[in-house]
Amino acid sequence: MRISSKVECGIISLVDICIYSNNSVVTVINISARQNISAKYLEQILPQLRQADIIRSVKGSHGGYVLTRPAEKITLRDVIDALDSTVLGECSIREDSQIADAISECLWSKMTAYLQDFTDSVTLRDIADKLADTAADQPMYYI
Amino acid sequence: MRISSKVECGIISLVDICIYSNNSVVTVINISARQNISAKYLEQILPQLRQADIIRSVKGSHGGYVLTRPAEKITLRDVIDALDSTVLGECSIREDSQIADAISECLWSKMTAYLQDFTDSVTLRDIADKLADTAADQPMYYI
DNA sequence: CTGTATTCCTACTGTTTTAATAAGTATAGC
DNA sequence: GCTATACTTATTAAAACAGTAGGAATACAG
Repeated sequence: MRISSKVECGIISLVDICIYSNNSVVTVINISARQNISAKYLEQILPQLRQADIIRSVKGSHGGYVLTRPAEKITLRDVIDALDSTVLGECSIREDSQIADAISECLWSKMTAYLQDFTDSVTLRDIADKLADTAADQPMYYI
Repeated sequence: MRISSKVECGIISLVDICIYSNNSVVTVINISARQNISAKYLEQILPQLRQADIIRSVKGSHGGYVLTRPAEKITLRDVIDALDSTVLGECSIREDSQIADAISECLWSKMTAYLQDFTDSVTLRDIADKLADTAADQPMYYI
């Protein structure tokens, strides 16, 4: 399925914040450098996540972002809805069409409902854990 | 989820052909009139469905379209793939990102797999049947 | 109280995708 | 040969997307 760059970058940013905030905030510059995403682009995405109450910002020098709640309480649905309401929303376009209505009932509604449920069941913690597993498979070597 | 007008019009056209082909072919003009879709637009969509071996065309006067096989053998996945390969395809954009890989594994891959399976399980017959049910609920009155 | 590091806001721009239209060609029945 | 149809290719207008730019607001440090 087609996912916008904005949604993908948004999720990546949140996972980055989750991993790298050790009792302190994470800045746009940090995320940008680590994840190779334009800082100006992030400056457009992160405020949307703040408005959706997924992250909290600290302004001024030594400012940055932190998650508003534990990673296991932030679902991917929260994030996707905040950044692109069309992904999990309705989809039929034609009106006044009985056939379109039938397609909607047999197909789109069920697909949308599944996507909503599924994204509700996956949290930022799941992504972070998967990442830790992968890292364990490819261990770092120290000199 | 976002579905293109092309996919929706394509499915509507096929259901129309399924319903209205009584041992004969259905023309673009017929579909256009019944479904309120521009004939010129349909002329762009139907050839794609023919190339995907979902419908067969008869050229010349008295020409038109018919399904290549029974409606219960045409899945919605066949149709969606024929008209828009991005709907059921891969979705991650960022490369060289461990986090993007983890998101893909935890989220996109599973979602895509579900959508493929589900659309594989729904056929044109299902839509046509649902339509017949709805019509029965709202009976026509004859004078 | 000034400098600096940061978030925040709004607008802009170039590219791609989408939706639809247009014009004309090819085919086959009558 | 006329007509009704499918077929092909090109074009256009609008919208969405991805990313950029400039500067305002904020708060900490010295």
